[in-house]
Amino acid sequence: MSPQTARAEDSDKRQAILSAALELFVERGYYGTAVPAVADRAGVGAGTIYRYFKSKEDLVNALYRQCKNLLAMHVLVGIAPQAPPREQFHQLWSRLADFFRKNQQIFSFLELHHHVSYLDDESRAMEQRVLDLATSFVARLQAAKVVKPISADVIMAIVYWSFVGLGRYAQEGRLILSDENLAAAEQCVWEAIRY
Amino acid sequence: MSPQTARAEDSDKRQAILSAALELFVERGYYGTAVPAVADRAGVGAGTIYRYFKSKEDLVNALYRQCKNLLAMHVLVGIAPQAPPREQFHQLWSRLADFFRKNQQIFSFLELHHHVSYLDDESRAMEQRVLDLATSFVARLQAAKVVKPISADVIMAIVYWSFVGLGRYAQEGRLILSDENLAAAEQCVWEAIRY
DNA sequence: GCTACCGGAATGAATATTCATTCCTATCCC
DNA sequence: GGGATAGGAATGAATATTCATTCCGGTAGC
Repeated sequence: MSPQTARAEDSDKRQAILSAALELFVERGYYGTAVPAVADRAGVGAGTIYRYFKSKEDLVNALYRQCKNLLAMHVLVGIAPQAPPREQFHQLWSRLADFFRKNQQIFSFLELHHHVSYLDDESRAMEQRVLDLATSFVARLQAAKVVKPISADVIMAIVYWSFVGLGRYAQEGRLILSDENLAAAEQCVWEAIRY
Repeated sequence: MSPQTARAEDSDKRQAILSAALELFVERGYYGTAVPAVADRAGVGAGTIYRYFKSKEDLVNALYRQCKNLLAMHVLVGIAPQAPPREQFHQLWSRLADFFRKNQQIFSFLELHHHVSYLDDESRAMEQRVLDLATSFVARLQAAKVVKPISADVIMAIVYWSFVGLGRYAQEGRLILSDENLAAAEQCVWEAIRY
């Protein structure tokens, strides 16, 4: 058995609770999900949740931060900065697609729900950091004159939310996120932003 | 007083309830909003709501359909089909922006919340009709070889959800939906989809 | 005064959270 | 090693709150 088995952050139960909460929040939203239902799906007693999280709100914030961090790490960290710009964009797009395929629930929890009314300061701060990271990525490409010299936030909205829209339509069954569709969309979005 | 004052569809109280529900659903979502809170904000008794709507679910569906219809009418109906394609696209984009400016709450109710768990068949059918209308608009431009010959749903996701992203960032205060930003985004998105 | 509508307290179901109890495991004494 | 024991972890029934919906007494228009 590993030492310090009791570190709260990676306890099995804690993670089981987070996973169960993710599933249910995706299906019915935060307010639509009862805490005992989370406990049931996680296979723990209702009281156990409160050993790991101060409250339902604390739980949703912990989940939000874990998911946001996972997405940011997966998509933004480690894109080769010396690669040709088009290739950097391709990497970005592929990572988004890859993350979506592997973590549909996380993606839809993060982007298809409105979280403003229960996110705490720490969660908002983390969101800010992630957006700042993305902004600096865009700014670098703009400085190299390969992306249009308009507001970086406009660029980000177009790139990221185009993808969110694709993901949403895919989840609704309106389209298939095939390689073909993904490649076509990638080329469209690239043409949207290139200088 | 107008004849047939009792027609349910356009009673003042009914509309007050719908408006109050819109505000609260935008702030806290459907499950996060208590029916008596809607009554308070509408300035009516809690019981009165049930004179106009069978249930909370009936209320949210009526609201959804009214909003979706308003958006579709405002954005899609009456774009001059004989105008040059770039001009048609400009009209579409301007109408989106105009609708957003005048009806931020409606826009954010429709697009920033996850409605799947409580929408009824009629609401889903209306959504389908609106999407079909949009698809046929895209298909017409594709047939004229002015828009890329890829899946119409991919085109729609890029155009519409880019705008949704802009709206969201604007609401979060990350950017201002100035004429300048709107025009820049419009040009980007046009370049994304043009053949 | 009669009718139609309205308000908002009342109701019962559902919910988040607590807490008394049980269970498990690691330690210690023999 | 084995049995006793302590202490943290887990439980789920109980509690206090909140909610959707109902219902009945009031009231405005005729």
